[in-house]
Amino acid sequence: MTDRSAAIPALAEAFREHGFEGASLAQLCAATGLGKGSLYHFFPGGKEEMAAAVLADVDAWFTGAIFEPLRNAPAGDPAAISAMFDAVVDYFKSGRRVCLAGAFALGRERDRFADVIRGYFEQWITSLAAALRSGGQREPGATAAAIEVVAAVQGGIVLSRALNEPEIFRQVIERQRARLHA
Amino acid sequence: MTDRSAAIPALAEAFREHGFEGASLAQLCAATGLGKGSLYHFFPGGKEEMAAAVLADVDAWFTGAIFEPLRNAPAGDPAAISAMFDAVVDYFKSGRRVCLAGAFALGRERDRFADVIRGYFEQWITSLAAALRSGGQREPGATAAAIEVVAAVQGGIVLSRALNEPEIFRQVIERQRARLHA
DNA sequence: GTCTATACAGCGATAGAC
DNA sequence: GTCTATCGCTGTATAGAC
Repeated sequence: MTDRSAAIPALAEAFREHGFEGASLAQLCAATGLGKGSLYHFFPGGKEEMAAAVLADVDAWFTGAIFEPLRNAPAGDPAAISAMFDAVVDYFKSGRRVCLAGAFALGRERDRFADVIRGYFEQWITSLAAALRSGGQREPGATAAAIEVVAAVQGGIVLSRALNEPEIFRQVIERQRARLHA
Repeated sequence: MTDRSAAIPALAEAFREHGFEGASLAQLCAATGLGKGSLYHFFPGGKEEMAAAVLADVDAWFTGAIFEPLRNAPAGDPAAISAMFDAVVDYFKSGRRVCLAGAFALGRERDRFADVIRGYFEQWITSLAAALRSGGQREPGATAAAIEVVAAVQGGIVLSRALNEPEIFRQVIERQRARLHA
């Protein structure tokens, strides 16, 4: 392993599974296949720097795969919004995979990473609202609808995990998709 | 302090703030005003028994204040559903207060307390669906709508905490309330 | 029932050999 | 860069005096 970026996906999955406090360095070593020495070589700031790098990576992925396409959606073309729903179902594995920013928002980690977490959700809401305006919706309805969709995604993850029924997540998502296309 | 029930509200708040893993015994002592000896006297099973007692207490409160009223809603009377929304906004303090079952569902605690967590959300969905049927809705639409509402509550908490804007929670809730009354 | 003292494991983090 | 060894601390949990 030559650079720290190669370790980030494994770190991300470990933080998603155990949370920030729950993910011990031993688990992070096991997940990445690196020793503590290597981990601290790549992330001198320790766990906090690892989590910050993971959050930045998540944010970058969403920006490229979801937020930018939404912002660049051609007027009158609902494809970008539909693609967002597809990408979300895929990324969160029908609710089996936790949203890191959402999980952090519920815990003490919220204060530590407040700016990134807020930025992530603000970007999501504003870019989706922009796509809705491209589709003909006016403000403030577009932003209100975007907020509802993003909340539904987060709530869908919570609910499908609580009930252990991934189908619930798909159901919640499809309901939102149908509503936006109506 | 003569019985353990008096300690439960303080324990609940501590678990809500720090999560299960994040809440240390020192913090739980500080929150309750009890020493470790007393805490272990009331909860010989340690943290796990404390969290289980808190979850049972939460479940009992929701059953009495929300689930039962929904199930007993008179046909054609939307008051019970509207009361649920009011109670939810109040209980979760406009999204500032975390839902314990929801937060646990996102973390490792989900496996440990799977039955209570699932029961909590199942009760919520089925009793709200019953109230919607009393209002004239048919299945499967009633259950689907109930799922959407419960997901919106959970997502609203996540989102309003992430953005640090309690008004977002109220907005998400009011949108659901308006939709059900439409 | 409540306290203090303590056991012992695991934590995050560092040092230094290679 | 990667490892092992180790530090100092805090974690949960227990024992026993009062």
